[in-house]
Amino acid sequence: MTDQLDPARPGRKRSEEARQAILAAALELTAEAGYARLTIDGIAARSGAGKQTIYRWWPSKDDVLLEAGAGEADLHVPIPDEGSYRADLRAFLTASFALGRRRQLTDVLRALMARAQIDDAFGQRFRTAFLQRRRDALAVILDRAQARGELPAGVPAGTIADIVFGVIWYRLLATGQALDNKLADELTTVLAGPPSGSGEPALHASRRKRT
Amino acid sequence: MTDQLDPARPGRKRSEEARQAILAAALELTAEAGYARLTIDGIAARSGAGKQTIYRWWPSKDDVLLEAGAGEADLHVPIPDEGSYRADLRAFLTASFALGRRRQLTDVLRALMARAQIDDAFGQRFRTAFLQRRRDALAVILDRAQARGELPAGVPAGTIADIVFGVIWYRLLATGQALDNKLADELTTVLAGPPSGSGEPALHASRRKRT
Amino acid sequence: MTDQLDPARPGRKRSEEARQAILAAALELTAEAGYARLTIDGIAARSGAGKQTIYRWWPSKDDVLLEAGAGEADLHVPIPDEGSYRADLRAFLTASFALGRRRQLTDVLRALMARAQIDDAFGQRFRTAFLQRRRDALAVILDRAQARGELPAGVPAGTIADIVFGVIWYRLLATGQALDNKLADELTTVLAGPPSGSGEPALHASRRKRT
Amino acid sequence: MTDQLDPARPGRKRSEEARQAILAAALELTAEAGYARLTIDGIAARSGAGKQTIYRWWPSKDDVLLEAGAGEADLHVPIPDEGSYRADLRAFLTASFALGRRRQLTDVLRALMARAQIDDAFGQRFRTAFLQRRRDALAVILDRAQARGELPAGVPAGTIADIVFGVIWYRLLATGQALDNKLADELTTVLAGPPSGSGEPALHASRRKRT
DNA sequence: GGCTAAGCGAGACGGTACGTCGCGTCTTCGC
DNA sequence: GCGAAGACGCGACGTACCGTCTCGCTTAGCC
Repeated sequence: MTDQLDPARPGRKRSEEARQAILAAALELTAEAGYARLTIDGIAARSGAGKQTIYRWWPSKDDVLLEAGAGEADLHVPIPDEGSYRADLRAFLTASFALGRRRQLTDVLRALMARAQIDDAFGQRFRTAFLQRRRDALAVILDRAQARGELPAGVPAGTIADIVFGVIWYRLLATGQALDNKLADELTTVLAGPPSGSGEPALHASRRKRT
Repeated sequence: MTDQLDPARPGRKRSEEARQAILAAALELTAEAGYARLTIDGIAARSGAGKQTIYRWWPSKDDVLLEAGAGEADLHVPIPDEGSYRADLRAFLTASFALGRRRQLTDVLRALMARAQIDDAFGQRFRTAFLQRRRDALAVILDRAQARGELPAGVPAGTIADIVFGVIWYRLLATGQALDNKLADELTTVLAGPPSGSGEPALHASRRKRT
Repeated sequence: MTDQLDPARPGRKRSEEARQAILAAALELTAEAGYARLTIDGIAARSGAGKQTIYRWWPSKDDVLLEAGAGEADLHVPIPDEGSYRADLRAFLTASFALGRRRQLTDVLRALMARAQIDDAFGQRFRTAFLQRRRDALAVILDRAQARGELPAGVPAGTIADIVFGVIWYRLLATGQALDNKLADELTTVLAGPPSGSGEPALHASRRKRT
Repeated sequence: MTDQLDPARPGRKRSEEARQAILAAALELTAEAGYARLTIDGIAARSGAGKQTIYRWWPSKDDVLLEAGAGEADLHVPIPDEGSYRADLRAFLTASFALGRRRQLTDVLRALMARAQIDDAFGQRFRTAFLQRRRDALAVILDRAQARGELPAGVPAGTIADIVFGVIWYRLLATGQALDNKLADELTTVLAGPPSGSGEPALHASRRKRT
């Protein structure tokens, strides 16, 4: 996220303490007052750092927030192997939705996604450092499913990812509706067919029923 | 969008000319330099209006842009009645995607969606004035399908809308991938089953094929 | 000192209230904490003005201080006509020295003279707006004396001015010694000969005494 | 100028090389860009020294400049003994004016005099290390003249020094007029009477002429 | 010859002030 | 009384230097 520096060069080393304080201050201030009132001055004051120290290591306050938020989000979505595409997908959705229910985190993510629209350079970094990682995680599941031949015909893996992340982000950004288990069930049904125990072997049973 | 005024009031009437010039200036400046460089001062200068005139009629520059952009977007997505849910959905997607391919328009929409995350009050207006209208349009199609019993089981109409708009917005905001006919086909397949002529009556053909 | 503007143009007029408050704040802060701690931010805060308002009308804080200080200094040195060069000069010195004993004023003048050395553009303005005016005042006296034929031979008026202002500024800047009546007497003696009532008709009596 | 250190203590010795490089860099940068753009960082970079090395040996950049400039100025004004006050004074003025015509040197001196107004502690050091030394030099001449009874009546030696240095500094700081031989003549005439070869034994010839 | 003390270049650190930009408000004048 | 022009108070920006503080490294006397 931040630059790698030649470790054998002279001069005082970067202060890990300051780094932590800055990241923490950014998260705290966003939680307390909202992204709209987050300022570099504020982060500096809260963290006890000088503004220059922030500018030295991050190109914008958004990147501070990205680094602060990324650590939190990264950890909590392991890639499960439950034995079937359906189960894997369900587990991925459950874990992702759990993150999506943490208000402080989603407030940060919404702000970052917003800034990614307005600041192109940051947008690039946000996509690489966050969005793509989440897609990569899902891709592992989808690749495995593909290898097993479990993926539905006519819908490439990329589009499945678009649907999964599309729904998550749309609810975060546009409707604010909760990411609950019901939605997870529905998405699983749409993307991997109805639960095996149901009398319905395929999605569009209702139509066929009528015939 | 803007206030209704008692038409029998004394004094000079609101200048329609100024309104048009302001909306046009907002769109032009966004197209030329991007939302990040859009300012009230800039709109005033470009349009020949005074800043006060803008503040008198719009609560923020975002609302100017919303009014400017909404007019454009509203018109082009009629609600078709093609006889079947599948065909209606396909038509809706095609029309929506066509809008989503107009770069100048999507740049404005991306900026508005971004601002909606950062400015809560504007977010409310944006959802009401834009996002909800698009959902309402789709809802007409979905209600009709529901009445005809064409909707897949296990997936409420609201979730279908989340998928449709989720994918559209996710591509606009996150990946920048084009909204093409292939995607329309795939989404239609996912949400309304495979094309009737395909010999594949249901989605999860591939799995059953293997059996 | 500050720009003349076309009085018939549209828009809000410059706030005389703000101008006064800014000038007063600059003087107060210099008196309280010294020029070294005078800042634009401080002037703005003390005066209740915005920084931009200061930058709009003065090119630097030094020019604020110059305008603030000039008003004070201008008034108090009238150009006397006492009937003789000697008496005129003595009166000029007395009045100038009186100013030079006002500590708050000389602190400002010393700071301005200092800044004139460091900032060339300001130096030009300081010379024109202040230093030259003082020379002009003395020039009136010297011209009158010249016309009367009272000026000593071999020393042009310009050099007399250099001596008068040189001594004043040197004491202010270099030694801090008081500008007292004794000095006024001595300078008058050097530049206009000994007092007429003295038994010494000319300056270099002592030398002739010894012969 | 710089601290005396116990010569018998352990540890690396002060680098004379660094000292020279720092003084040279300070002079060069002042000559090239002016005092206003002289910074500690700049001196360190130009000289290849670290900032700490500068702060270790000098309390401020002004003191660096003072030490750099003083060496140059000290040497060139020997105290002559020409046999008469008049001749001594003339020689002192000539030598001083010669220094005052070296632009690079006077730029430094003007900056130092300026800083002496703004930074009181440095002012003290500047007066002691530079201004007082020049007065002391002149004092030798004046004491000698006093002992010989050559000084004009009614004007103490201190005031003569004020006039001499006052005129020099005033021209440097305020008018920028050259310090030429004509001025030396005029000052000599004012302070020591007209040249002995002239028919005018005393200053105020013009007035007596008219009688 | 190893130890200890100080100086060295380098560069990150907490600060302060800078000068600018844009905001949203206000005042003035002309239509 | 609307609308342009534009000054106003305000707050944040990103930058420049300040003076201090580690770093890892020389360099020199002393045991």
